Amino acid sequence: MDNRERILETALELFYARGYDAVGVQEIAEKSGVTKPTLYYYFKSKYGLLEELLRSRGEPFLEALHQACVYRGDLKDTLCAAARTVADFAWKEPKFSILFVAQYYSARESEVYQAVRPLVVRLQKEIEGVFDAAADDLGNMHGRQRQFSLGFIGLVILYLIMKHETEETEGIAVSEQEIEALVHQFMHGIYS
Amino acid sequence: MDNRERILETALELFYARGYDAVGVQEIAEKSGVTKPTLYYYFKSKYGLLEELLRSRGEPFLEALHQACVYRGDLKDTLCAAARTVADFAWKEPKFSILFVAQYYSARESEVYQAVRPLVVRLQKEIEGVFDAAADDLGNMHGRQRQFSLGFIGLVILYLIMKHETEETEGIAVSEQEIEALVHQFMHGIYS
DNA sequence: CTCATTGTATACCGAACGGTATAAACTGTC
DNA sequence: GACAGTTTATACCGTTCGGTATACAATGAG
Repeated sequence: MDNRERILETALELFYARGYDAVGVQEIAEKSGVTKPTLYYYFKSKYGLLEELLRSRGEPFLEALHQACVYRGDLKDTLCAAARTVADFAWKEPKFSILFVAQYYSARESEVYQAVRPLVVRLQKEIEGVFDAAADDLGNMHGRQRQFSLGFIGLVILYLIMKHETEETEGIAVSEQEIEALVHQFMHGIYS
Repeated sequence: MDNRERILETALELFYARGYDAVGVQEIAEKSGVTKPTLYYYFKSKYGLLEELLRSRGEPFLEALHQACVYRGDLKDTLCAAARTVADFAWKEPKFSILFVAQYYSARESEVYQAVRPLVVRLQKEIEGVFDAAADDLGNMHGRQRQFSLGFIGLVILYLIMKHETEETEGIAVSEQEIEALVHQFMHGIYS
């Protein structure tokens, strides 16, 4: 692993554990086994490092989610596929996932929230797209697609956090049945 | 309003908007119309200010929640009462509520999380107590009270955030029907 | 009037912050 | 072996951070 990647990995570790603001550039560099100028050679600023971290880790996820969110004629199936993608990613990248959630819920005017903004927007667009495409199934949603997608995202996130809190293991494993139960619960709430 | 209260109010405002770490003591003092030594006269440190903010605002809420969580023979009723209490508080203290959520999901080793820890623990204890008391209704929960309570708390929080995102208004108003629908959805998921 | 307590302001501290100027090693190419 | 581009280290910058020593008003009690 080269220095650039090592810096990103260290930053993820530290941001995950203590948060962006509480971690100094100095410490990231030291724990990566490099000096500050090396860090600034690869990333133009501390904020740039965060952006690149979110971008590089988030891109594969959003790519996979985009595939999963192609509407295949059934809302439940599509939502299951989306949830499946999220769960898989959370299993592979637990620390990044938790970091993402923390920043998702952070203060709106903070740097950290500004940094996740692009990911959040794309994530919401994907899910909203599913509800738009499912208009025939669901009937008139009275423009509540946004509300539904926010709720769905929140529910999936909540489930992952719960898992992360409860499980002894490091990763977050979610079975197919759990995914289906989650989506079923969500849809039942919507239909009623 | 005296200086002490004004400092707390200003801190809440700023922490809510930009987060604890990103806000300096200097700014809190200036925006409160006092100088730094005055702030340190009332609170022994920046962290102490945060603790006092959480304590003073959180205490009334936990007190009300404790009343609501007295088991009255029916799980649904009790959960509705608890959700009602949360919703009422979120209506009265929207900024504090959002700040609480942000810190609830923040990095586990961060100062902010350490500071909300006491509130989180008491909140969870209250809800867990409901599920414990409802063992007769629910049957054997196989020690999943903790998981249920985490899920319930998360769901209520999620609902509030969703409201806060969606509504144009500042406060978060939740009708009785919405509360009941939320609890019903949660319990349906549990029973199935 | 005196005196202790509460409350506020001026001015300052050392440390840590994010960030950089400069230059020396490396690396592969010709 | 000279050269260009990449990568790293030393040493430093100005600023802001959380926090404080000191002194001066205000206040009410005796």
